[in-house]
Amino acid sequence: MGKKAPTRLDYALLGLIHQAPMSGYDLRKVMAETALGDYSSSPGAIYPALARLEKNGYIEGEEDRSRSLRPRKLYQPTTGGRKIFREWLSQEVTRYDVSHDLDEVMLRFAFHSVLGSSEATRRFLEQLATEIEGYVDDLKGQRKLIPKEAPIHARLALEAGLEQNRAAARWARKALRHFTGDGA
Amino acid sequence: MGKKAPTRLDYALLGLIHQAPMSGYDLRKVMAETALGDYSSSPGAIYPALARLEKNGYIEGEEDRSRSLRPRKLYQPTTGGRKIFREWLSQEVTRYDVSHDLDEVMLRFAFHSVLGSSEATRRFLEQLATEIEGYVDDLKGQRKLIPKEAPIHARLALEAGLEQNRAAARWARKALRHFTGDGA
DNA sequence: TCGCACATGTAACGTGTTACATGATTCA
DNA sequence: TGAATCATGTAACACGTTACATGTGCGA
Repeated sequence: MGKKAPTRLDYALLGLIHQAPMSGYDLRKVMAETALGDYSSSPGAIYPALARLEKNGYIEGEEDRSRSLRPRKLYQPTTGGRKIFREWLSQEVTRYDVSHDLDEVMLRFAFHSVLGSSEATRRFLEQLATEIEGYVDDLKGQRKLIPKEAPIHARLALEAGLEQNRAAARWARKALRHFTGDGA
Repeated sequence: MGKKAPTRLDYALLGLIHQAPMSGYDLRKVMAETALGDYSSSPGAIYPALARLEKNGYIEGEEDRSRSLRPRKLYQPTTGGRKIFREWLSQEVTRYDVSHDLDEVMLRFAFHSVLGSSEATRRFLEQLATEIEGYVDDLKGQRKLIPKEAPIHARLALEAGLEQNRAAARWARKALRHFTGDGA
C-alpha cells in the first residue's frame, strides 16, 4: 500500500498542472513542443502516468464539456499533490544527483517558482553549484587515471563531460546572482 | 527473427570488449567505476544484456578456468558484432541525436578509435559541431517564445541547457583540431 | 467526403531496477 | 569462523515504446 515514488515524468506533469489545469492532450503538446520532451509525450506514457497520479491522490481530474468536442479531463493537483511536489523541489542537491541525473535537477529548478521563496532557490543553487564543482574535480581525477597509451578519444570524451559540467557550474553561479539582493 | 536493435548498454559492453576480452564481472566493475556508469552496472542489466548479445551472435563467451576461482566467461566480439559496432559508430549525427541523446553520441565518440580512421572521426566531429550549433539556435528560438510574465526560473533552466550545449559545441570544434593535419 | 485537429485510452513487448540465490577462495 | 572478493545468475515489478482503437467536429 506504500505509494511508489513518482517518476520524473510524474513530476513533470504535476509541475505543469501547477501552472494551470490541463488535459492529457494539453500536456502531451507541451511536452512535445518544449525541451521537456525528453520526458516523453507519447500517449502510452502520459495517460497511464495521469491515471496513477490520480489513483495515488496527487491530482484530480474533472470533465470539461464546455467545448462541443469530445469532453476532456482537466487535471489539477490536490493538496497532497502540492505537498509532495514541494518536497521534491526542496530536496537537497547531492553529488549523486548531479553526476547521475543533472537533467532531473534542472527539471526541479525549472519548477522552483512554485515554492515562491527566493531563499529556497538560493539554497538550491548554492548546493547545485558546489556539487557540480565537486563533480568537475572528480572528473579531473578520472582524467588523470586514463593511461597514456589509451586512445585520445577516451580522454576527449571525458573532457566533453568536463566542459559541460563546468558550463553548468558557471550557469549556477550566475543564476545565483538573480536571487540575491531581492526578496521576491 | 529480425534481430532487435541493440540498446545503449549493449553497445557500451560491445565497445568495452573490443579493447580486451572481459567477463561480466569485469564489465560491471568498469561500468561502476567510470563515467560509463550511467549505463548501469547492475547484474540484472549486465548479464541479460550479455546473454542477448550472445544469442544474436554479436559476442562469444569462452569459459576461463585458469584461475582457481569460480570459472568466468570471457566475452569477445564476433565478426558480426564488430560489424554492427562499426556501423553504429559510423552513423550520421543528426539533430535528433543531439537534442534527445547527446550522451549516446558521446558514447559513440568515446569508442571511435575502433574505426581507426581519423577521417571518419573528423566527419563525425564536424557533423556533431554543426548539429549542436543548430540545436543551440533552436534553444535561442525557444527562449524568445517564453512569455515575459513567466517565472525567471523557466528561462534560466533553458539557459542552462543553452550553456551546456554551447560548451559541447566549443568542445567539438576544439576536438576537431586534434584530428586535422595528421593521418593517424 | 476526405482528412486533420481534438481527445482519450489499451495491449504487447522489452528493458532496467531491486532484491535474492548460490558458491568457491583468500585472509584475518 | 566469518567476512570480503570473485563470479554468475534469476524473479518480480514498473515503466516507457510502439502501434492500435475509437470517436467528434470542422474546413477544403
